[in-house]
Amino acid sequence: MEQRLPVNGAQGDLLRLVATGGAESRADLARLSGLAASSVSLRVEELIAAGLLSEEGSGTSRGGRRPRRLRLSPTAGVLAVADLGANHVRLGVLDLSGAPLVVEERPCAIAKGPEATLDLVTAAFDSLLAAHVPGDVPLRGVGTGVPGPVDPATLRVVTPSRMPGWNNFPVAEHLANRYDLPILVENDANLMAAGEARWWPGSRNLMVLKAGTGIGCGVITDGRLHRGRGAAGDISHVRVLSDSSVLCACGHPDCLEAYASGAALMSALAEAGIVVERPADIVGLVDDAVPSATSLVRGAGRRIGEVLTVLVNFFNPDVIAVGGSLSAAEPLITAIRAAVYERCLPLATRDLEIAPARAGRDGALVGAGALLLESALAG
Amino acid sequence: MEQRLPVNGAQGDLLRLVATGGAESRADLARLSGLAASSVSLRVEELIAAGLLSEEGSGTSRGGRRPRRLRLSPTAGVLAVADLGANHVRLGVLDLSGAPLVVEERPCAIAKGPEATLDLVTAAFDSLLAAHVPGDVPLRGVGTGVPGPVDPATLRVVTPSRMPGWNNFPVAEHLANRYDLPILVENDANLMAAGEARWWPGSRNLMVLKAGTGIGCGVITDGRLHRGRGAAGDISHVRVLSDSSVLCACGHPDCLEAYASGAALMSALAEAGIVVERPADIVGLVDDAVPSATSLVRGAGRRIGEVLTVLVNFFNPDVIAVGGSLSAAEPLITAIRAAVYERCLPLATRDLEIAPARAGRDGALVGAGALLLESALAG
DNA sequence: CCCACTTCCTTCGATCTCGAAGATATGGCG
DNA sequence: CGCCATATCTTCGAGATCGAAGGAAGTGGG
Repeated sequence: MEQRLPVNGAQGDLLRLVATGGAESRADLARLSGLAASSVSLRVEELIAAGLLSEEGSGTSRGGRRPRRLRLSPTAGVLAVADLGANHVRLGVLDLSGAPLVVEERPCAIAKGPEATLDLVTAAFDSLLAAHVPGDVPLRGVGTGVPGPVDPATLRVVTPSRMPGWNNFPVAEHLANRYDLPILVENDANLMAAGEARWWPGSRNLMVLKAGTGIGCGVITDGRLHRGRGAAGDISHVRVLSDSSVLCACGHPDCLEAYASGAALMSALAEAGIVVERPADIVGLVDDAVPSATSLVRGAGRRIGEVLTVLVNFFNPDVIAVGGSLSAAEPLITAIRAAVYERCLPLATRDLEIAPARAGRDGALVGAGALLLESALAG
Repeated sequence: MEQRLPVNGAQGDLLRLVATGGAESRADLARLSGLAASSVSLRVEELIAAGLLSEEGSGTSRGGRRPRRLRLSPTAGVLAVADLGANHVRLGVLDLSGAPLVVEERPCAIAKGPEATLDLVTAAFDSLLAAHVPGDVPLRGVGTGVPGPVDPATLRVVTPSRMPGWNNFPVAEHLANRYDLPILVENDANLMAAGEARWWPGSRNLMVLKAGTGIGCGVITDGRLHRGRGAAGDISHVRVLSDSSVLCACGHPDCLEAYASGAALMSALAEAGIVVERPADIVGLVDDAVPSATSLVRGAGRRIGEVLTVLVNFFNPDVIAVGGSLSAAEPLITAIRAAVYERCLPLATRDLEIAPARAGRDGALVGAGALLLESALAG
């Protein structure tokens, strides 16, 4: 069995509250955990003795004695996380709170297959850890995001569309052979959703849309990642209304992905004589007010928005956060908003916020950290 | 504050486990609750002393000493629940486990407005309780389902389409004036989902479709009812693909409801010269192999199935249970299955079960009982 | 400056919960 | 029928948790 953090249940709750930024003092912990103040003090002493928490000066008074501020100890440990894309991998070392200590991006063709890719990732982890983490700070967990569906029961990649050689590959087991630690393997959009959730603390139900080369979606219900049977959140193969008929790689006509994904926009632009390398380049064209690019992006947003109308009525989220490399294109989110507000029930949209993702480029890495912390704390 | 059951947290967990049928003995309780066997025995003694549990003979041996079977005490209390429909109300008295002690249906036009309707309901409750419940058995909660959206924050009906005079009416407050007890007001499809959930104990994520006069849908995520902001589960105003264009009462064209609801089928049949009184009558026509009825029902199923494809990919449920008065028409569910399996991702459908609802006609009442038990146990 | 008031945190005895050990009851097997 | 394996339930001391009380450290108002 992999090594978890040396904490019992109550200690874990407290550590989680400090790590996720909910609590900064013993008094905060008592309020948020529901435990008695005396019990909190006892557990905190133990956590400090174990080197997981440390006291660091005092906070600001709220009208009485100043609290003694609690922080994760710098030596509590780190997490190594990666987010695999089609052509690049983003790697990071986080502290247990999920805050990135160092992040880098390396070229990495996922099509080279799982073994080569994962070897590159673990080698990169090793060099990052050696260069940026003191020897007395332990590694507490390892995780990676993949651009395809992951079976939550086996942590294998299943029927991915753009990952030749990965189908049914036991990613988690492969990593577990190198690290005797909690291992996380998760779909990239789901990681993004988990990361984004921290930025919307008042919202229990989120949809996080990832608009990049493909179209992904992660779902947070009641504050927790919704996995379903492993495929939850897929919206790219939904049928959209269309005059003409385009066949998608999945074998069905008129999938959303065939009209509104970054890949689809790139080929549409190519037909118009404009060749770009990556979906992110489309944002530049839109910023430069290239009419065909703007029009295409707006059309993609409208189509995505039409699909979202169904889901908004059904799922009734508090927030739709739009991320991914295309999300920086202003017309995309505007068109999504227009479609959703026009077609959805007033009751479903009255408090709905449709906004750019707040977590930034490292959202998926932060999400991996958040989920790994749970694994490391779970009994 | 309304009176709750006189139990503390641990006692409540144990009582819930017995009430929902998960546990029948102290040993079961110890296994399922995670508490120590000794603690379970203590709490059970208290619950028996309080008259909430009773010991009733012994169960079957599993290779050792026979367990002493635990049951809800017959004097533990009852719940009064109702399910308002357009023209009828279904009323019942349940024990705390949600098992119906008596159920009856009365004509009741919801269009007469909230005060008249609720007065009828409370009068019916009073007579049912007087006739079927001994005086020493206390009423522990009151709940009703309504055929429209309910704001979970205020327990008011909001923007209902077929309930004139009900908009923003404080249903819960009105009932609370008569009963100093936990009060439940919930959408009827949501109640059906809560009731159905008990019949699929291994499934954490369910969609429950109610095909009757309208089309409703209740969602269970991770075993709990998903309310969103109050409108969750609405699928009746999703746009469907169509050659012609039909305007829905909501003001948008081509809503699912305008094609596939019982009301829509009835008016389509009327145009074909076949006049029926209630959606349930359509089932009889289908059973008698009236071609136009069968064809219409099959078309409705296909349209519903097409909408469900989007939701299955997104939500990835374990089960879609189909209930409501139309669900007895075999072609409906067959057509739904065909559409979903044809268009959804294999990953999303590989373990998906699409089946008739198991809870039967009293599903909504049982669901109300399940939710009321939670309210009565919650701190 | 003094004093009332708030907040933070710890001390301490009462209470709750746990786990090990034992008492009780049963089925299976020779 | 007697014995053992198994399961159920209770007893009891050890340890965890709690709430009340109080000490510590600040704020703010006369």
